[in-house]
Amino acid sequence: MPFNLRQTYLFARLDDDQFQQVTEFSRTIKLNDGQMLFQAGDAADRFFLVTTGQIKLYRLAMNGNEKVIEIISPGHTFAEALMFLESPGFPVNATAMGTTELVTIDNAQFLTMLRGSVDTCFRLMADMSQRLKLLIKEIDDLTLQSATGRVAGFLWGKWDAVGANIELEAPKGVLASRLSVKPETFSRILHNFSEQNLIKVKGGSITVLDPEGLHAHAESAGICGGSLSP
Amino acid sequence: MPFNLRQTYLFARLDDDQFQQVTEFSRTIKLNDGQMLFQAGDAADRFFLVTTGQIKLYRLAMNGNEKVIEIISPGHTFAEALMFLESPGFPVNATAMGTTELVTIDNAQFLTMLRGSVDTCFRLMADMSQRLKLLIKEIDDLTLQSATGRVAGFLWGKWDAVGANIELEAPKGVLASRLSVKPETFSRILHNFSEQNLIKVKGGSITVLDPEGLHAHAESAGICGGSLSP
DNA sequence: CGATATTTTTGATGGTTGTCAAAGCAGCCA
DNA sequence: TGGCTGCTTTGACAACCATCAAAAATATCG
Repeated sequence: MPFNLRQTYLFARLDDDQFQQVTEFSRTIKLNDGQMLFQAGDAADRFFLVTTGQIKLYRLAMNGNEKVIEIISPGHTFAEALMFLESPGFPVNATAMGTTELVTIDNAQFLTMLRGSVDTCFRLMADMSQRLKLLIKEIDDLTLQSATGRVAGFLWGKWDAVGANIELEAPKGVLASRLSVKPETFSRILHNFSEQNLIKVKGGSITVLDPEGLHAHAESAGICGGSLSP
Repeated sequence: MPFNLRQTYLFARLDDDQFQQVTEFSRTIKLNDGQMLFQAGDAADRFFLVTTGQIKLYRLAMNGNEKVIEIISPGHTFAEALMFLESPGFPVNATAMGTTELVTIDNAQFLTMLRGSVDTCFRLMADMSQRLKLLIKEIDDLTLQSATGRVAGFLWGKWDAVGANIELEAPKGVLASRLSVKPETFSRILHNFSEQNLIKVKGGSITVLDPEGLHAHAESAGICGGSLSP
């Protein structure tokens, strides 16, 4: 196994016997760049853990417009929340970005095992809770924030997490969609920030020169009445 | 107790002893119209069940702009997902719409009890999963759909649920915010639909005349690649 | 290394929606 | 009933961002 399942939050609290079961009913899949894993609406009878590469989760409008919901990196699971629904269909499309390897786990089998580990249930619920909070934050950004504000907030968040030198994790077009901005607009906003000497852009590398300035642009980077982060 | 706790999904699967505990550590609260229950950021050490009235969950931008995330009606719980987080602060503000009564339940006590009921854990996870899906749908609407499309989709959904005669559950301004549209724009869109003989508006009552026409306006009311609803 | 494809940038333009302002209509309580 | 307050509507206008189109830069592949 190319990745240590055991250290993933979902499996960390299982006892050895339970973990043994998981490894028995898990399989690995390998996808090429751009290859589709599943489509929105497909029957969701299993969930996934990315071991290498990235998975792009996105939705499509009728006109072909694409909105990237999330980019899943190695070590993270996705679609596991669906196993508790009656007749689960994936709510998003999923394709590989770059050569990607995943572990897939059967819902039914995992659920049976899960009944034996309340600890893991609690872990799962904590994770889902976190996601709910993040989605609410995202809705907040979409409605209470301008496109410029979202990009500024994104860059500021990156700066906060990894420092002044940011390597974009995905092509700009994909990031733009993630931020719900058209590629052209994304480009222009980056250009503006450059002119204001807030950042320096060189291909997929961005250097943050003035974090405070960025933060000022992300108008409501915090919420009124208290902080969002725990 | 003015409302049957027992039939709520969270408590339905508890055994009598467990349910007895819940009733022991639950309290009731009464709020007047417009009264605030909690602010975003407040320590979240309990969750709630609405018995009468309504609770408006919303977020505020610095400029005072308000985005309604959800309107909670009697019989529904909220903020219960937060109890699994480390240091939970409410991610939204909550105020009463109309005279409102709630049952409040202590997180810590409920969690202790919850460890004894895997069934209820599963119920909870199913519910959270459902909410995740709805939030994704909402993000979808916000990004892939125009304001007109959102209003059309909202009306069509109502028609689908309650028939041609719709009584708006809240003041138009609040609904507008729920749909992420300014009150003025909401008014104009309703006006347009009236002129096209899709609906008839009389105060807070709307009659749907042409559901198909509405559906056509809600451009991507379904998602590409499959249906969202279970 | 050169040729093609893809991604990104830049420019010009227009539409949808937000903003500001004022008028019209409720509901509410003395 | 009358006058108050708050909600809804209507109008004029501006801004932001999407769209279309094409050039520039970057990546891909033989």
